[in-house]
Amino acid sequence: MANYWLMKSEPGEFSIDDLRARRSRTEPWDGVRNYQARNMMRDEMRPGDQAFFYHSACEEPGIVGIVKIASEAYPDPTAFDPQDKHYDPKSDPDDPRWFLVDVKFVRKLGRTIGLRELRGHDALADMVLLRRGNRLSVMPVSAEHWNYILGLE
DNA sequence: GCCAACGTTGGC
DNA sequence: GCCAACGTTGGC
Repeated sequence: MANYWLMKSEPGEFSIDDLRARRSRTEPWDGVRNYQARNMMRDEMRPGDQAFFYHSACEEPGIVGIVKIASEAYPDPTAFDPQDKHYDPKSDPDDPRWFLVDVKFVRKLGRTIGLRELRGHDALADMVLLRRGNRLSVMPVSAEHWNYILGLE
């Protein structure tokens, strides 16, 4: 059964519009350096799963679009590149520490569903995103929450 | 294994 | 820019 996710990106680094502008509309979700987030990408995501694209650390944090998981997990090449800002010398190409999946643009939402708005809905109170101190950049979303949020659009 | 110091995330 | 929350590191 397909699962649902939420993936954060700083729009100043990589936005939903950047993804849409790619010729393939597909991009490797690189640079994740958190073990929980890695484990979800590596062990639980499947091609065809859908995810909310979330803009963080910006003027209006919130859900801006939908993407589809477009590959199995594979080693994050940026971890091996000393020139890359996400370089991790402890990730051995023969025993990679960091993984990623490709994501493909599906659509932008008609409007941004802001973090503040999400917090206002009791039905969403136990979303991982809304938990105190949550810092995960990749997290699961229940089917109930997924459908509820789409209903807000 | 404990825990203080440090770095990062991300909302505000 | 501030700062709360949390993960990681490393000395012991």
